[in-house]
Amino acid sequence: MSGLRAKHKADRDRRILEAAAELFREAGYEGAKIEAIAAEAEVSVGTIYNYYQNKGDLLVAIVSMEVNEVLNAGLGVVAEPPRNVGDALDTLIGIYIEHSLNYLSKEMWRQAMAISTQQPESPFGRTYTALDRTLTDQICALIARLQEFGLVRPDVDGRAVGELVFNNMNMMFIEFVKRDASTIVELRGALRRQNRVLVEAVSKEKRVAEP
Amino acid sequence: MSGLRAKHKADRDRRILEAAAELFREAGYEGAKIEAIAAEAEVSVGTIYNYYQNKGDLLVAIVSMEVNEVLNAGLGVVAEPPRNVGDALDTLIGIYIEHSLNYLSKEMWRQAMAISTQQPESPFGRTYTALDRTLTDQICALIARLQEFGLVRPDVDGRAVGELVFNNMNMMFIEFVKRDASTIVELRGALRRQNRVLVEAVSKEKRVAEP
DNA sequence: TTCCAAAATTGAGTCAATTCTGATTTCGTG
DNA sequence: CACGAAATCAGAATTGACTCAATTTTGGAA
Repeated sequence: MSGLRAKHKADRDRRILEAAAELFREAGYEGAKIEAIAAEAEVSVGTIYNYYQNKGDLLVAIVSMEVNEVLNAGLGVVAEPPRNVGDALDTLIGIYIEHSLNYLSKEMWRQAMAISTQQPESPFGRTYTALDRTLTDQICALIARLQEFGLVRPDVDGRAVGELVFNNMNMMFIEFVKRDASTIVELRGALRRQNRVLVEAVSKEKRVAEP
Repeated sequence: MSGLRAKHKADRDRRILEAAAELFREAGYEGAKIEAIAAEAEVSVGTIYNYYQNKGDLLVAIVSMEVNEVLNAGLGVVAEPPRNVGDALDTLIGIYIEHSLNYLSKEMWRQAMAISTQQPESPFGRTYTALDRTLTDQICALIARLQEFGLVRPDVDGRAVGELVFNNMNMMFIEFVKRDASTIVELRGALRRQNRVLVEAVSKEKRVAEP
């Protein structure tokens, strides 16, 4: 057995993560020095690098927790969506966006996104890309669900719609975190406006007749 | 007047930029050391920092040149687009994408994008965001033009469509540069498929009747 | 209990970007 | 031509992420 060893490992891991989260929040990503995180976690610098490949990995671990929470909340909407395409999309997107700043500041998001593009092959990068993928899948699942309910025309390419919605949302979210001044309310308004075009295109009742 | 002084300044600037472009291409962004760029440009390290705030700024300047070229090429398409919504979009997007790797490697794109998210307030970041904005505007202009020709229904929100198209394209482009294995052909194919949904929604002849 | 190989931790050292310094050069102007 | 402001120079100092050889700890076998 290696019960004790595993427990110590988990303890240290948790301490490191907590220290990192705290310092990232207080001092920002750049401002949080590895030495400071190590000191806070009562661990040496080397140990941190034993657990995480680099500073970015630490951040990703935190982002992951946040996104997984959001994904989980989204499950409910997919299972029982509002019976209207526009509202359904708005509700799901609302969950994503409203929760986005719970644990992460805009600056942390910026860093996380930047690192994931910069190092797509690092553990961080892979994790982040996988999360994006899962979010896309969830939106696609919602579209499919709406098709089941007969709210979305059966002949539309649901996958394409889901990807469009996610990619647009993600890009708008990036712009949102890039500007400190922009607000969640503005972001959601802009997304609603953009999505309206799509909603009208795929909603069943809006069409006069099938080709 | 300060003719000579300005000329020398421009000369130095050009030398720095050329040196940076060459070394970025040869050694990659990380591999290109500032000292090496300074040596190649026959300038001191301090002078580089006199012209550019940081290494990233150098890269952005290069990206700018590339994007401006692409924007210029796009003007022609907007002025005289194919008389079919799908083809028009495909042609404009084709210009953007086919030229994208002329001077910049995927790695350089990754760095540039990462830096622009990381430091949205730096000169680099601002420039990059402005370029994105201009690209969006160009796509919107194309949509508007197609509306003039009666190819796009006059009641659709052209701005929203343009933004959707650009944001989706940009996000797909990010994924494209993140994966070394993915090809331009694949990217264009995926974009065509995604855009088809939109094209059908906004094209005039597809609608049976107005509400 | 004692001892060992493997696993984990340590922290001083390396590397490269960025900043800083004080001296020197360069134009434009009076 | 001489002067001064602005740029440039060379390179030393700083900073902070990351590495790695040496040391310590651990779990279990004898």
